[in-house]
Amino acid sequence: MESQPTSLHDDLLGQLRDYIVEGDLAPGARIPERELCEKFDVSRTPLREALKVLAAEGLIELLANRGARVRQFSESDIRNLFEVIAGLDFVAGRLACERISDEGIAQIECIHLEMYTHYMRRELNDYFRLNQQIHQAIVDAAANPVLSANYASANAVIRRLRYAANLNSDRLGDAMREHEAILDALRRRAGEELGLKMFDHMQKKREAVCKYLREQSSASASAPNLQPAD
Amino acid sequence: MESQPTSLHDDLLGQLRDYIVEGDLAPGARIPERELCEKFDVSRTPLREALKVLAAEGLIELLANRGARVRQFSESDIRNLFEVIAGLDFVAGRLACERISDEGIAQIECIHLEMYTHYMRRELNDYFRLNQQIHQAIVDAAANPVLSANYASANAVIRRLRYAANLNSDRLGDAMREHEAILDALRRRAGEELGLKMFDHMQKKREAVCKYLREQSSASASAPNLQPAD
DNA sequence: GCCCTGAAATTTGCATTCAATCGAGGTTGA
DNA sequence: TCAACCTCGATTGAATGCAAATTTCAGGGC
Repeated sequence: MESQPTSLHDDLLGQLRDYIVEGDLAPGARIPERELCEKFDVSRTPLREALKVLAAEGLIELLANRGARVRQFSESDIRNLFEVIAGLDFVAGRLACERISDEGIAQIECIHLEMYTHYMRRELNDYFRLNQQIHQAIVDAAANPVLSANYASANAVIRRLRYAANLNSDRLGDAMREHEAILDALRRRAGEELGLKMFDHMQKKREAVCKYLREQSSASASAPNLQPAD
Repeated sequence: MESQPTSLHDDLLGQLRDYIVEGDLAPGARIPERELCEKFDVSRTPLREALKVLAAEGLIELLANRGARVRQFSESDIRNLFEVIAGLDFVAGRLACERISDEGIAQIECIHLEMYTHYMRRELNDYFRLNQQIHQAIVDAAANPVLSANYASANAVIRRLRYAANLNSDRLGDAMREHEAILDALRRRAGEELGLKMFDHMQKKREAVCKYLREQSSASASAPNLQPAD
């Protein structure tokens, strides 16, 4: 929803966001300002401005007088996020049906076919990359920058989790079938139907992810990404 | 979605947000830092941190080296925002049906009745205040802090517009009927139906608001809130 | 051996200071 | 007269400095 002048602040903000989303840091880890300052070669003032923004986005948390930590997500945090994303997917689906061009549909079908190939070959990295592309393409087809921004922001938090490659293959098969139904509705430009299908798709994904995270957290005492339930 | 320690930064942020949302400033007006500093009695450092956050929320815009301006909204900005809000309403409705208590439903019915009284008496301020309360109550009933936060953020931008009291009474009558249907679905805990009703309700509100803003902007050469279309 | 107390050292929060950019007004030349 | 240019004040962007809070760690008591 923004303007052109790519200020130094925006650059730093983007770099920092990537750095956090990239996921090398342990959740809950302290992030000393000093360290980031030399890492990104800026003084504390612009860095702190960027940290405040990231905290508002929910990627980190700022404890008063105790600095920035990578945010820890409880299972309910993740459920909440997926619910919001599902709502955005619902609008995206409805609006995309009204606004997408025939070429746009064709492109998404291409991505879907490619994704299917990777699914058959069990090439999970590519599978998830293209999965992300399809959802992004539908959201973008809604031609609503505010929607895209909200979607991206919620997704950034989710992406940090790196659960994707560990979903079981039952879920992947179901997901492929759901995607085909989604594409079918998109082809027919059945907005309400598509919105509902995308919503349900995301709700199911939510369940699968939460189930996976729960299993993992009970398996390993110190779960890599999930905080003990609150 | 946040923690307890109410730091000075959060206070300032809240005050500033209220100050912008309150709407005394003309859209597009410059906001010199110095002025805000003495108004809120802080130095520029924490003020600038808060401004960055507000800019990320979309309430103001920061032009490089030219400071903060109250954001101007084009008609499409407003349409976009309402679409996102509609999506959030859709989730809220569905989840509220699953999670709201019987007492919660009773409370909302009370608000609705009170609102109906104000509608009959054409007491618009109270009408809109209670309207806001009902939507907020349903969103809160979804018991999803992330959802509530996103909803509040999008709403803050809309609330700045102060269009509400100017909608014509046809629309208000329709809105009351829609609200009754919404309450009916909530009573029956018909989640999918409620979600769709709330979504459509918000879409219709969007059309009414955009129509009003368009008329106003063609009536007065310098529209108070709307930027000439892009 | 463990826990509590307290002081030093780090780290954060904010104020102040310095540098760079923008904008206004005036000057000069066509 | 008008337009382009230039200079100077004002405002923003970023760096540094200082005080307060916190964390760490050493010593003493149990």
